[in-house]
Amino acid sequence: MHWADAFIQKIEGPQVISTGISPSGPIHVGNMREILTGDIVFRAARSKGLPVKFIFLSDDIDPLRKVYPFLDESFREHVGKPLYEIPSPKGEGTYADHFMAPFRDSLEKLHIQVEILRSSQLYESGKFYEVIKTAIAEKDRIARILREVSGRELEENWFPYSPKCSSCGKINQATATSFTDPYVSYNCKCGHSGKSDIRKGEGKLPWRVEWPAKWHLLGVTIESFGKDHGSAGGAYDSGKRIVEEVFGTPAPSYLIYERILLKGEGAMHSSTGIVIESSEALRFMPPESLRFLIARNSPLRHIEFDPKDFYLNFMDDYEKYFNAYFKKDTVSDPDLDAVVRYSSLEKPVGPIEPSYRHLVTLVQIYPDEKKLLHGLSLGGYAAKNIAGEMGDRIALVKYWLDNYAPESIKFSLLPRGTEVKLETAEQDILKEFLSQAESLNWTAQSIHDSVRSISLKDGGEPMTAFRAFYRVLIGKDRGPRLGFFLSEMDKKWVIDRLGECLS
RNA sequence: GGGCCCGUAGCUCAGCCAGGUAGAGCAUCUGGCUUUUAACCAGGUGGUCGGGGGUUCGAACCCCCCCGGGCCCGCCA
Repeated sequence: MHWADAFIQKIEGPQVISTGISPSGPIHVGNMREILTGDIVFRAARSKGLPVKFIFLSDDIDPLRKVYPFLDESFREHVGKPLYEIPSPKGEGTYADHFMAPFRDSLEKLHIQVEILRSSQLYESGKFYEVIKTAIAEKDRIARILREVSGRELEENWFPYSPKCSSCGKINQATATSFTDPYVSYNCKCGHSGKSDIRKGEGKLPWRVEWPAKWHLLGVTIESFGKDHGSAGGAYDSGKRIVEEVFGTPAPSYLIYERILLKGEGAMHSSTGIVIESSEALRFMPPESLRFLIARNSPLRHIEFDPKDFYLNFMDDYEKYFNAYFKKDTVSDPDLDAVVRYSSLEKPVGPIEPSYRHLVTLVQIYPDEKKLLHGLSLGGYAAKNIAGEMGDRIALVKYWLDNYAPESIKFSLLPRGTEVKLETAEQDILKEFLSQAESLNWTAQSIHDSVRSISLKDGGEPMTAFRAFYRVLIGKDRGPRLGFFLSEMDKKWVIDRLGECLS
């Protein structure tokens, strides 16, 4: 059984599934596992017939923790301020919006229908008022839980609410001194003393308290989160006790997921720069294939993502599943159906033709868009399919070729008129081919047969013959399978090109 | 110190949550086909399921102990 179905099998009743990310940097493919895991469980719950809501909380009131490698020094002064009150690293808007915008875009492309909430809004609108009050009233109880669960002592003057200093704007510098509803008095390290209104977003709960407060407030019943929160003594353990013992609501069920590693480099993490942003990934991956990456692998397994050398194998795999769903291929995975459904944007669409791998060759034969469409029609792909969706797929392939493809699979056709030095044997072979070419049936098989039979004359090596074609056409000694390669090109163009190289 | 995950064919993994006598892809071998961006078709070889103990008529699967690998335990997916 598929992992999402197995999980939801044990769940009954109405559900609120929640995930969240702090928009402190580029949101990358690793982050996408959080929300895609949630989305897939959401779909599983829906198909089981459970009433279900799916929400995403952008933790935009979280303070900026440090000047990340992708920021310049001018951000030093903003460290400690809430992300939604810091200017964007580029252009207009806020820091939080800057990193949320491409993420929202990705959500749309991936067809993730989630209600996006912002923590700043929950605080500013006063929604958190009651829970903050409860947390302050139950300060000692919460402190005891945190001590017991994490096994660490809290700071002397620990307080379950971090006021934002109205003078310096930082949310992690002030020390709370007292509470007189609805104001928390504080002294800030910047020298300012003041009062923070807990109804107005002038401060926040610390993470370990905020999480259970969120569960309580939003009625969260299911949450997916990374393994770091799931460790014994981690945020889930303390959150569970706080939500149950202090707020009086049951803790959500959960799915813990493993990290996504970038092949050969390590875990994706904004602060290390080992990262492929989700919006970047979607410039060369069909959205279904990114969903597939998450849907197919159990959350408990780490995923090694390789956008370069083995990427085409991954794409083969993804297409194989979709094609198998439409009975054009076979896959032995008993979860085939579920994997394809959860990878699809809505209903599964397929089979997928031509393959991504095939397009990689076609796009390089025909860098010009119009000629490419013509080339596709030569291959028997109906024109009406070419316009919209095919155009998108072509754009993905091109972007991949330009930015990620290994050199060994790249080539470009030499323009007409390019001079190429050929050995006599090679010239003879091309001449021989040209003499047959006019009458040759222009299909992959017959072209291949023809070249092969020519090459074998007089005890020649096939290598010599094939190499001659590649040298003349792409200036390399190797290239795509020749019969297939030539058949995708205009016959006259090929004949003219070969001819001019002999004169 | 504590926790989680992984350990099944040479490699990558499925099967474990509802115990019933081990699967897939790749690699390899055989035959066919065949220069080539990890070609294709048919068939075969290949595993003390990390080790040990327990429960059971029966364990890869459930329980306990151990070994090896990865990750996590202020904040952070």
